[in-house]
Amino acid sequence: MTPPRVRIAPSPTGDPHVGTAYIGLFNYVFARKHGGTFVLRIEDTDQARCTPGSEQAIFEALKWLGLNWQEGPDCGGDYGPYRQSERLPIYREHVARLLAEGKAYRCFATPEELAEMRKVQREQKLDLAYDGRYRDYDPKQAEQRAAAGEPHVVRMKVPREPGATTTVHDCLRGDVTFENRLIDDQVIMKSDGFPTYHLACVVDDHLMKISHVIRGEEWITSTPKHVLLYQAFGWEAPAFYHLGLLRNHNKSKLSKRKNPVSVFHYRDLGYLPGTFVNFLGTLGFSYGDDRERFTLDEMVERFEWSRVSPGGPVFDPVKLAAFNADDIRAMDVDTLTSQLIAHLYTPERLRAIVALARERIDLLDDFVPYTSFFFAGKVDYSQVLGKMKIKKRTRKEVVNILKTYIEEIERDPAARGFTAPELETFSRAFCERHGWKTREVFTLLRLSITGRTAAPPLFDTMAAVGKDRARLRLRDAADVLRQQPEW
RNA sequence: GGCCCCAUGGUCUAGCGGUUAGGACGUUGGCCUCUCACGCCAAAAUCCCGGGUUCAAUUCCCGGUGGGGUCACCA
Repeated sequence: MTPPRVRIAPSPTGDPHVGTAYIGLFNYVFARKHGGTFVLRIEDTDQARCTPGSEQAIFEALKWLGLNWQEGPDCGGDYGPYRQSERLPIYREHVARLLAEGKAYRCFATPEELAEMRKVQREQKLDLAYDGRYRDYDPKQAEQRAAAGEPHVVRMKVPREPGATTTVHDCLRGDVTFENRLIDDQVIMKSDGFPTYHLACVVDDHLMKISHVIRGEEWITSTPKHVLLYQAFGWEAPAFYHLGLLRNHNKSKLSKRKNPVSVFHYRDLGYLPGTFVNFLGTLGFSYGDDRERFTLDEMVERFEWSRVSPGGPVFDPVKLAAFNADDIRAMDVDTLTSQLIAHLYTPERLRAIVALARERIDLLDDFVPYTSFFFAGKVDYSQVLGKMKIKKRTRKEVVNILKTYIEEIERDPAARGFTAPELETFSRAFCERHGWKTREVFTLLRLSITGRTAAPPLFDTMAAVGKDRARLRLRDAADVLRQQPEW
């Protein structure tokens, strides 16, 4: 086989996701197995959702796991740029070509108009779909309106011959056929001039000579649109492999509601990177020989698509922890000692904690017990549960305010850095917004984060505890409270 | 709801027509042991259901059921 070119194409919209690592792993392993190339492309075409710093975070997460790429925005390559926001002229050129050939058309329907259309369709219990209201609009007139600066999108013109179908060959699942009448005239260029995923992905995969598209099952229903785009351009489509989606315990798609999904959570709480990739590798792939512990190199050596199953596996953190425990036991004491020092006692982190502890310890020996909660994963709430009963607030209200806090702090870009000033600004605004006294919320935060009534200043403490550990505890505290009897 | 994907213990999986259905996590019981942990041993599966095909189906085909995904100017 000629050396494959594969890619991972994450969106820099938040913390690096476990699912990205999972798909990245399979791409990486497949490329290496066949001496191919693993490309990293950043899909930052949604200006509203991209957050600063998350591109860097993706680099960090993949490197931590050892999933190294040969071409990407940081290291370049022959097919760059590797950031979609830097490829806008390329997309415009390709859209212009489709427009000129009548394979796409401009649509002037406003978002409100389309929302109204869907509302009517819903009421009449029709299929939700774009009704093609601009599909046959006079191109000359459309060009005039566009030239005059009227906002609009560009849609692909899906072939509508009666009975027409589009077949996607999935190498893991076989042929999957879709009726064209059920495929929307998808928007390929948004009114802000940015391409949508569908267009950008097809154009880039072609131009970057991607031979195998290995991605999550969530994409399988949009693959016919991609196939149609390849046909419209007259290009050969790559081979498609849709892997099952990682699931929560209730089988729904892995989500932060139910599980920590940031790769950094696992890194910062002391999971070993080799263990983590090994665990991801056991989901969907099987080594055979009743063996499930293997290194990345061993997985590469053994990898074959016939060893990959298409079902969506449940991501079980308990089993992951058991793997980690095994690997810790297997380390000699010296290695483990240095790993522990590197993980817990980095000079910067230790210094930050010492600064907070100095005025509160009398003997050097007081340090460890006083600061234990900075290092633990979860903390014990049994001693402080009573203190979480905020006067005039029901248990449910307390649980909800904690949950809301978690949700909002994850979403707020201003709190991304998780520094003390950011946290304070965010938290004060949060109290204001929800009509809670700072005293009430700050108490809850302190108890949840530290498991104690007395601790160093809250926001410095939160910052030193770290984002993922803090999030874990807030969620855990909310869970513990939820299971308490009403007060 | 339409379309699409998937289906071996609670979970991850081995199996590729004939097996006492194997391993791992978890659970339960036991052993080891100054405690705990580790370690060791053991227990638990209508192979989703119903039809076919076949001398023979967990394995192949069809239908059902169940679960999931997707139906945006998000990816």
